[in-house]
Amino acid sequence: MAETDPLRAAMIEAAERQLASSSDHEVATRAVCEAVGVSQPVLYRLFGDKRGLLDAVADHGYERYAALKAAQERTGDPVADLRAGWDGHMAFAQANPALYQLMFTPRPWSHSTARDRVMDLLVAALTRCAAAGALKVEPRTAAQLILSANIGTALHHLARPALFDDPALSHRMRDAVFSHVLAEPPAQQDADPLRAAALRLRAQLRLGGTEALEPAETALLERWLERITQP
Amino acid sequence: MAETDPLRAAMIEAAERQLASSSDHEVATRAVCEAVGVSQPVLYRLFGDKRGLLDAVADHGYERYAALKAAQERTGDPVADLRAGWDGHMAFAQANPALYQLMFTPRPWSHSTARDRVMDLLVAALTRCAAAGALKVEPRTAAQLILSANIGTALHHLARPALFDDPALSHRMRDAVFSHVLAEPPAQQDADPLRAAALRLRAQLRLGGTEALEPAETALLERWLERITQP
DNA sequence: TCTGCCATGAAATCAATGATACCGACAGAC
DNA sequence: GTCTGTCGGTATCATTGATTTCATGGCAGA
Repeated sequence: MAETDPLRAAMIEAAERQLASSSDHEVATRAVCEAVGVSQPVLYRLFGDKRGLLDAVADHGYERYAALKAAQERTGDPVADLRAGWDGHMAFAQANPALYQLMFTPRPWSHSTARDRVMDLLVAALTRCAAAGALKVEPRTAAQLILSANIGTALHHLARPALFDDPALSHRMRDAVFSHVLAEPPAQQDADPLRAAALRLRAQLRLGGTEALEPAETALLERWLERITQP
Repeated sequence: MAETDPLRAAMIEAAERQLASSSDHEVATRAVCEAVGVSQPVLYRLFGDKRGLLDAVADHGYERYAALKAAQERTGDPVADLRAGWDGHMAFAQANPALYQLMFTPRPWSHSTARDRVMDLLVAALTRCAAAGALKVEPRTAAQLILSANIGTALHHLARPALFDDPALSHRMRDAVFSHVLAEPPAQQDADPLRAAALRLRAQLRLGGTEALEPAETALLERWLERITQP
């Protein structure tokens, strides 16, 4: 995962700098090469083509994003972490608008994994919530909802900063989605306590597994729990 | 509003066709000119530059969008219309992915009004809901929430169609945002009936105005209502 | 130590494309 | 009838993504 090629890293950073400073969110391969003092064929040998360079920039952006997440999470309350994660996402978008669009706006032919890895991070955070019994839908479903809403809100903020009475709108959206995804705060009697318990156990299993059962037994248990927690 | 210049209209349609069929969501000014049998300077006289052409394509996309909305709305239940509007938005995105991104993805230097006009359409639909007493926040606030979520969900669908267990995810998001924005379905006792009544009157005023008051009186009433409905 | 190979990178160049300068033609006004 | 201005075309420039071709230097093996 570490960047082993210093030249490659330098070109990625130069490209990101030019992306951030260019007025039209564009970057010229020539300018990137000149910035690091090499000629164009080097770029094409390292990245294949311009899309490859942009993919690398997006993936590098993910590293920054993940570092920011790692620095702020795990307060002990997974739901509080989740809320902080939403705000951190918004802050990242505002701090790196061009990079953010590169990472989260659909680009044809893009092979960047930034978006999926952000989703994985979110699924992990949600699985911790589920293990605490705080989730009322599948972590993957919740992740898609939250990420879509987060990206939509951030892009709206970038497109129309004037309309955006920050951060009230962001928090409204956050609360709307979270309340649809999180269980009621207190130990409110669940309509189906069996299903609730099954969901909880399933999340705990995914989180750490168990050594009390054989792998085959665990797999079968997984399938039973899946049937119990079916809508 | 009507397109009076047939040449201009032809170029916009050619550009939209090429945008939809191109694999990278790009369009070449030369190709557009050749498609309609004129030379490049014509394009630059009509649209200024390539961005002007793309803005015109986006605005033309809005016309199609508005026509779709006009064809489906007004069933008598403004809330049902709102739900149908969400689904119509998703369908438009799926049917015209490239055009959709052009319209709703932030583009530096864009002067297209498509996004704002879609927002206006949504505010109008929400004002009808407010007039029926079905809204618990300001129409403009609700519009920003709904549009952001709708765009975020649609872009997620375009970026990761495989993950998207359509239309369940879209409807989850819709319900989450709507339940945060709409009043409870039955005539549940409002916590602050005065404020509720004021909100309702305010929406009715905006919808149709009144001839019982002078314009200056109406303006003052507006400001009073604003103070009453303040958080 | 010499020799040949190959990885690396630079110069020059190609091709596509956004944008413009300049010219000609036709229509309507006076 | 001539003048003017709008409209469109030809030719051209400039930028930029991408490639071809050639030089260089280090390393393996004899």
